Amino acid sequence: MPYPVLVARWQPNASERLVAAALELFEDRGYEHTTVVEIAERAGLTKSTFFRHFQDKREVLFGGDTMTGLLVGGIAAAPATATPFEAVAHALDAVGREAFTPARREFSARRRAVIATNPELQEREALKGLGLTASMTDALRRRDVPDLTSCVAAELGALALKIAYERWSDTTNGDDFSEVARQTLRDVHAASALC
Amino acid sequence: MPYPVLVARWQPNASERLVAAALELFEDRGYEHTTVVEIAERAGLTKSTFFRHFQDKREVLFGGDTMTGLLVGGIAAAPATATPFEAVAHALDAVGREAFTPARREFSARRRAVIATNPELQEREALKGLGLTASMTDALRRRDVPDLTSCVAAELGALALKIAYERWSDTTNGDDFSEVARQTLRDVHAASALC
DNA sequence: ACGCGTGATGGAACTTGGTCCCATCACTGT
DNA sequence: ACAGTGATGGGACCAAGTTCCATCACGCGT
Repeated sequence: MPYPVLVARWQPNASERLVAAALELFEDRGYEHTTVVEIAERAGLTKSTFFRHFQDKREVLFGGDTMTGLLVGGIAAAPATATPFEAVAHALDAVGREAFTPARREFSARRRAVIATNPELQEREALKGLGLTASMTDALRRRDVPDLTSCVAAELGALALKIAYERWSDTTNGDDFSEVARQTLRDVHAASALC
Repeated sequence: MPYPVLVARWQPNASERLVAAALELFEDRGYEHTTVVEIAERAGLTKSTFFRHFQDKREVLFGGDTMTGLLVGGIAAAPATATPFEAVAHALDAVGREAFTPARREFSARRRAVIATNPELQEREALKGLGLTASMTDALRRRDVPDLTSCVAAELGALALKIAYERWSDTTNGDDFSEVARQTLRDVHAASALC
């Protein structure tokens, strides 16, 4: 044998294995009837290791936390002449390019279905949403947008992001997230004029 | 003694005593360094009884759940000619009349300060906010407001409610919640035109 | 007066999420 | 060879939350 089977000390991608195991178990038995020990076992790990990778049981579905950076960066990078909404659109584009890639669509849909079945997970999602809104608000303020305007634009941006995420993850046609998000943001903008 | 001291089997207002005890302990030691057993003991009760009155430790600060009904009722009761925003204003008025009365201002301020120190409590508050937004959205839809418009109006209404709650609970002048809310809603509306 | 159902409470046992701390052991560089 | 490093295993422990049963004042009917 030219290449002796050198078994690595540990299987790689522990976090990803934990996420996959958790998602499968949540789909099968439901979130609340799945213990952390079971998730860890299915991933070939232990409870200790689970909590070394994730702060708590919920977080296993909210780990890839690159969103904040992308949104803040996208808003900051928008041209100086852009309106608040245009800056937000710029940010959503970045998210579509870097985070919600086509390869992640199916995972996103499954994740969303699981979250929809459990209040604890919805609670965590709501908190993440608050964080994103706050970050976008700050990013807009740094463009010298007035406080309340920043707040409202961020809120509507977060709403558009949420709706776009639903539309995108539920659809099977190959629409890019960026396209969906741009259209959603336009829809939201139009709707806000009718209030 | 004309009135023999007939000690009632149980002290009355168990829930309210638990809320008061919890708020005091959270202020003193912080939410996470307070156990449910301690809250119950301070209220002269036990852990069992605590969980009979509240679903979980967080809920002790989110109990008086009359808001949803008030908002939905207020929106439904608005004149048929009212715009979505005017219907929401009508709802916020009802909240000021029935829930956020002057007598509750100080409690609200203390409660808000405690929530601000703890992510778990913020998570719960975020979830409650989602619920309120969803209820308002539905109430607007029932007025035949288009889906997305309902959604946006509810979102901005919830934002105004949140900001108004902060303004109102932080101020010492005797401003009525309804007044603060009306002004806040106008501010939000104006800001949304600048996005 | 007596007995009985009711309802809010007490209390104990148990599961699970989450923390802490220490042991293990392949890999790496000196 | 040898010591340090880093991801892991594992056990003790605490607090949240559930379940189930016991208690006991009150009111009501007989």
